[in-house]
Amino acid sequence: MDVVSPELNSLLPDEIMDTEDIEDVPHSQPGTTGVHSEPSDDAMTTSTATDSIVTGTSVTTSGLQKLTTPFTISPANRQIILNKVASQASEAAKSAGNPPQVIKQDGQKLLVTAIGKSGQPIVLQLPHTGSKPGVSQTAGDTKSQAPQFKVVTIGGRSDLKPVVGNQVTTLQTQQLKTVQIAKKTPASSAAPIKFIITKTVNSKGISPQTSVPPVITGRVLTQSSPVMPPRTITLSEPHNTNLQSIPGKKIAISPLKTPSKNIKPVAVGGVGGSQFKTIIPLATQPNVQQIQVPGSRFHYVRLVTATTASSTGQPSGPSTSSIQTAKPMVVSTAAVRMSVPVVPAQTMKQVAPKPLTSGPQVVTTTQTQQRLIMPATPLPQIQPNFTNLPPGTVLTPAPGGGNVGYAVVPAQYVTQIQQPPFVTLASSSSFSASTGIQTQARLPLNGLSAAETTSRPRKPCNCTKSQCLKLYCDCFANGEFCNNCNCNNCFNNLEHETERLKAIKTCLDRNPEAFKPKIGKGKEGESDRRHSKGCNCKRSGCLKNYCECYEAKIMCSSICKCIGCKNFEESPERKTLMHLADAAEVRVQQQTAAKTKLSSQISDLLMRTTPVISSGSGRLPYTFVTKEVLEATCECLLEQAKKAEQTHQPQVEAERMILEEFGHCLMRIISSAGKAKSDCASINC
DNA sequence: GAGTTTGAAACT
DNA sequence: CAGTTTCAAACTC
Repeated sequence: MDVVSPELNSLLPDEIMDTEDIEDVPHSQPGTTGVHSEPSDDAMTTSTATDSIVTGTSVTTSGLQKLTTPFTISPANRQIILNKVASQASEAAKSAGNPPQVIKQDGQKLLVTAIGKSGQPIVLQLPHTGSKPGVSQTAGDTKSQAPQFKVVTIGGRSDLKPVVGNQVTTLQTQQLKTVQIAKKTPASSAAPIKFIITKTVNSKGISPQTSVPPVITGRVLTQSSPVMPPRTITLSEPHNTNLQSIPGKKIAISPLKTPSKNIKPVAVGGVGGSQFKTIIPLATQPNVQQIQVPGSRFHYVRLVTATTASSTGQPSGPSTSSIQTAKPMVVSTAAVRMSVPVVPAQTMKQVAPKPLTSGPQVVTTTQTQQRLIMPATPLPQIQPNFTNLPPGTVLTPAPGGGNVGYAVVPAQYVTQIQQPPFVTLASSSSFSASTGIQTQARLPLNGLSAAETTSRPRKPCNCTKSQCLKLYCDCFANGEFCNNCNCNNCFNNLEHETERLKAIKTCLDRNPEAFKPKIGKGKEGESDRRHSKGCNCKRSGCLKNYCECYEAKIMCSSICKCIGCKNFEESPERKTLMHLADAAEVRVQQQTAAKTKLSSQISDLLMRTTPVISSGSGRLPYTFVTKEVLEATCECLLEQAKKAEQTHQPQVEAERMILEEFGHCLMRIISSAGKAKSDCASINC
């Protein structure tokens, strides 16, 4: 696996931060495929990505370096691509039939992309090692050695739009301490501006709306261009840029559907909340950096400079310790953030040994998902389209070593294969705290909340014929390896990585959105979540789990093509279902509460009557049946009566239910009394 | 647990 | 793009 050279590592910005107070940046030149450095009048450099693909054929940074090789940066997977060799990308592109993701190796660049709902790639062009830091270079100097890219894709969602006019900023790494990527911060001239990235590109401002977020601790980057005064570069993301208005072209099937729901704009794939992107250097661990990405469901590990050869091949112990010592330096005021220590590349190898014979090299934290894209061994003709890889996909070196190709590993599997001794990323604990925004970013296919999905393991699939390589398989559809499933002839694993890659490509060819979440999320919360495609139910009335909308606990919308839909706000059937469900839930809760109370009363009574018991000859005192116990018992009986009444049970049945409950209550009393007696005897009381 | 129903995905 | 087939989950008995 190639690693970033120590020189490059030293040149990388110490910190990259993103604050939530960032002004939205208008999309620049939509439709443009090239990524160019935009001259800016105000010397502000802004990268804006509004689509899922960042492509370009030329990147001109401060004039020193220019990329002439076409490249595509995929937002879909929130990936980190390090040191990707052009030839690799070319092959990948060829096989994938997509624009090549070429990142030239002959130079160094750090490309930070915000792949959230409004991911915006930020290209930090690092001066070549041979070049003088701080010295601006003329634009168009394509002869300069192309920079090496570090692509850090951060963000929760993959609804990026084509990025035009990416700003490439030459960084003086010695000066660069923090890169703050602002987001939707209202421009305020009064706000103290600490620039993290200085712009070397001359000329026109890309976005007049570009603003500088206040708040940053860190060194101010000086502009590398001698001509231009130092400016702050605010890398901002438009907030909710992916709001997608649903055209009212629904094929109206159900007369029950209210018009109102057909006119609601639907935010698809958008992730609310702020997104911070922080790459924090560790003072004592220059090679270990964290990428904190609140708002993203994934954790990112930034691979940095490989250490010296002497350290290579050392036992994993030292490497592990280095990771453990990684400490996030939270500078931002963000309430929630995700921290990922960046592990030295060499350490990565040791940290993530192959879980299987053909396993990739991965590093994961304990609680959340991480993604890595690393150079891998060749996978001839099956290079994935990075633009739309399944969520959570991790590209890792394929078995066999080498620098060509990738192994696509579901992020979840990374967790599966993580090895505890090595999964000791110090900042892991901070990940768990990053819940708020993550929740939004984690809206899964089934529409459950992030908490639900994170805490609830995916149901095992039962595929028999699809080899778990088609979207029929929920595991595959969610970009996960099958794990503890009941499937037969499963190919959704590392052993069949080639087939899996091919299947992924096939799915993406058929539908580029195949692996994107189907349930979008609006600003207003769950109520605005919508199915991206809409259902097509005909017989279920959209009130059974056959219906994807109903299953996701959302209303059908105008984009649904369902017939006889009853899954809308005013639907009496739906309300009835909801009421029944609520009533059932309430009953369960009441019964549970009553039983708990009874047990509590008995326990309390036991505590108070122990002396009486101990004084007796073994006969339990009648005082067990106290007022409290009687009340609790009556509550249980009344609850049964209510239950019988609600279910319209005949009187005989109701009586039976009540008597049964009474029997249960008596049994509890007797049992508790017996227990008290035995306990008392055991302690010779 | 077996069989049926259902609708998304895949195919033509 | 529409119709059909395949598939696995949801559901029923």
